[in-house]
Amino acid sequence: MTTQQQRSEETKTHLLQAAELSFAQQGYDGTSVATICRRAGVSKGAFYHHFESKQAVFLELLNRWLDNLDLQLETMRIDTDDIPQGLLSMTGVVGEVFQTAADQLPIYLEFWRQATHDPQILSAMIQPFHRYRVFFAQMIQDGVAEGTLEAVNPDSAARVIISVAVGLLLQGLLEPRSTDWEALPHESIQILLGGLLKR
Amino acid sequence: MTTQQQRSEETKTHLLQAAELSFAQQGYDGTSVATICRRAGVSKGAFYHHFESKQAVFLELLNRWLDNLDLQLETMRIDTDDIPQGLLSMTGVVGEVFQTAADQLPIYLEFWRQATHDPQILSAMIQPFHRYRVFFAQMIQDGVAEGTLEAVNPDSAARVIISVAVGLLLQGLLEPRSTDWEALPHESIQILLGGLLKR
Amino acid sequence: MTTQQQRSEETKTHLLQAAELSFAQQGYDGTSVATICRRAGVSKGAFYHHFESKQAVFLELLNRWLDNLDLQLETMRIDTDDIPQGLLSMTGVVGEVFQTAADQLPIYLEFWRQATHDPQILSAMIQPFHRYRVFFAQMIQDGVAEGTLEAVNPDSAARVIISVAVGLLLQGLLEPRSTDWEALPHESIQILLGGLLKR
Amino acid sequence: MTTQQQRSEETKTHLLQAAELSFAQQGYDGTSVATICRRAGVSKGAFYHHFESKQAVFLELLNRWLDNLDLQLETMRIDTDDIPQGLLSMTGVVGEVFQTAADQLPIYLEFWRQATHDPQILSAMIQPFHRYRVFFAQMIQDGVAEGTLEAVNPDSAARVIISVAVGLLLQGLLEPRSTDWEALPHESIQILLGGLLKR
DNA sequence: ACTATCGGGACCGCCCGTTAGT
DNA sequence: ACTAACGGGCGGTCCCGATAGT
Repeated sequence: MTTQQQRSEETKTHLLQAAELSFAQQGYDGTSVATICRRAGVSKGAFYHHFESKQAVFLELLNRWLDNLDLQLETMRIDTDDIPQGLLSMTGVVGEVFQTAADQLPIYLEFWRQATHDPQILSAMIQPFHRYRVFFAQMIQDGVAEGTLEAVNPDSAARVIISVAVGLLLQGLLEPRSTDWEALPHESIQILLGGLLKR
Repeated sequence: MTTQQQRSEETKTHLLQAAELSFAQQGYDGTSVATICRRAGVSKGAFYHHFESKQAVFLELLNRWLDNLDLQLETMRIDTDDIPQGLLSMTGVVGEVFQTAADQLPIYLEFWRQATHDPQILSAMIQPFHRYRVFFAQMIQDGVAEGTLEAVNPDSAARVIISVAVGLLLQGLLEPRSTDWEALPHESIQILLGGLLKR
Repeated sequence: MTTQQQRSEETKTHLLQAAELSFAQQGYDGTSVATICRRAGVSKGAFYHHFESKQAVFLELLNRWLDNLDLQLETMRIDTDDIPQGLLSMTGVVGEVFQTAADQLPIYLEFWRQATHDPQILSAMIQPFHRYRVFFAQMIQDGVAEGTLEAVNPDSAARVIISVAVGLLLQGLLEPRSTDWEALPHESIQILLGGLLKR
Repeated sequence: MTTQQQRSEETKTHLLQAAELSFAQQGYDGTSVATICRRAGVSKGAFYHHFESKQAVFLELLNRWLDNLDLQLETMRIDTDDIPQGLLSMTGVVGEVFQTAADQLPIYLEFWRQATHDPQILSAMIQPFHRYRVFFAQMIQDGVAEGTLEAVNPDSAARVIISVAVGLLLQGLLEPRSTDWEALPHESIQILLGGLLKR
């Protein structure tokens, strides 16, 4: 029963988890490979057996996160007969993330930051973001078609939705305890849906 | 007279500019003191004559940026008799920033990132953000009072506005050339004002 | 039958060839065991199954080269009734080597270098060199006896002959394409035979 | 009194001497920067202040050696009215080197070896060697003109002379105590001058 | 016979900050 | 006010070899 292979994957998982935590807590540059290894309880030899470089772990973490995002989007897409309702239901997921993975949140900032310096990471991030924009733009368009949404520019509206998500996340990073970050996404989307202007 | 003092001031300015550019291009950790000095055309001794440490330059840059933020906020506050119009006019400033200081933009990410690790920087950043939230919340409230805005939660709405600003900025960092980043803020606020739901 | 043994032998040969090439191209220290294995298309376990250490492969390559040297010496010894003619005919072999194994030539430098640091390799190299010196000294002595050569010190003359061979090889290593390295040995021995002084 | 500058150059000299000895004794790859620093009694900071890299020290040592060679050649060139006598008198210098700098000799092997791997070192070595060839070829030509030397191909003869020098040096490296390496160069050139063939 | 996994260690390069000196 | 020289130390990468497993 492939005890070998199992242990190998366990080691890799430990390394990835250790890296994720360290990156989140101390940042990419503030985390040394030695620290990751210590945290994972393995040697540097093991590290460089599983990953080509420190950057490679980072990229793998990024890709896993992006894959996960895609997965969540896919599951959401299913039952969205009423577009506005669909948008609102998505916010529940975001809220959960804030609570569940509060420790790992700062790593997203790392992703973004590294993307502005490292072309490889940049291209890895741009593509999924493009997909999200297309995804939301499609939702908007569907909403317009079914008559529940205003005839806004779908692409711009998609950007606004993403902006709200990203912006809330960043604000949450600065003051994790200043508000009810679980409810805020829902409320924000409601505001966005209803608009600020008095009808 | 005091040519001495002038030269000294110039050196400090050169160092600050060099640091700002380097931080923006290569990040805080990716920038070495030696690099900053090389860029400023002075020796390391000069650097440590003007600043206590690498962190000190960073903090000074942060403070200058925050001071500037407050300044901008003050100038905006002036003529806002029509709240919705006031919000829209502000977007012009944001658009300009995108164009004028496109090179320095990534340094905001640095600020944000360091804030999550360094309490000193965190507290330095939180305060102005508070002011911004209060400022926008007040605007919303005024708008509600004057009857031009819906009766939304002012604080949440303020967060949404800031989210849109921050979120657009971050997206602009990833793809500086994918859209007209000067016009997008205006369009986004318009969407936010009008809402997505069909009336 | 013994297909097992055959495969094993093939693996070892592949490793030796890979090592020889790598040592020649990147030097002993510049070559990692991993590189050799990659080149041979096997794993590191296979390497350490066939050889005790990296040094062991090196020693084996050295011994094979030395064995080959002795072999060549033996074949040369055959028909040397006319000593000067014999010396000249030998140069053909040297010229061939330059052409045939041009890629492997730098490994001789490795042998020499390691010999100055490793007593084991030193003693392995000194012995055949002794044999070469004795061989050439004997030739000189025979030539003097048969009246074709001047009455020079046979041992010194042998050293000179070897020096010319080694010296040409080293020069050839630096500039493989600057001269006709196949013809030069012949010409050099002719000069050595005839002398520089005007008779 | 520039105590500062003096100490700086002393430090650099110490580093160069330490490097030369270490390279000679343990080879280029076998010598760590830390070892050099320890030997020179300075820190790594000092090392990398004076040299860009480990390779840079090596290159500087090489260049100094080559410069020195050129210098010696130049001083020899002066009083060579009788070419054969001039050649013979040069051997004295070679003999001295064998004795004086016996410890540093293996570094020449390092030079040569690195030259086959590193293009920068290669080109640094080829040029002076070219000069030596031209120098000796000129001597031969002069000798032919003045009627003291045979009408041999000057370039080939120059290569032979260099070969003898290099070849003897290499043999001396293997067996420092097997012969009188001070007298051998002289004797070798005499053999080369007189030739082996019975007149 | 051969592989995959892993341990422990070393090395180069760099970096931050200090100090002696000008 | 500013320079050059330097100390001490860390960080990523790689490397040799051993071991467990197939």
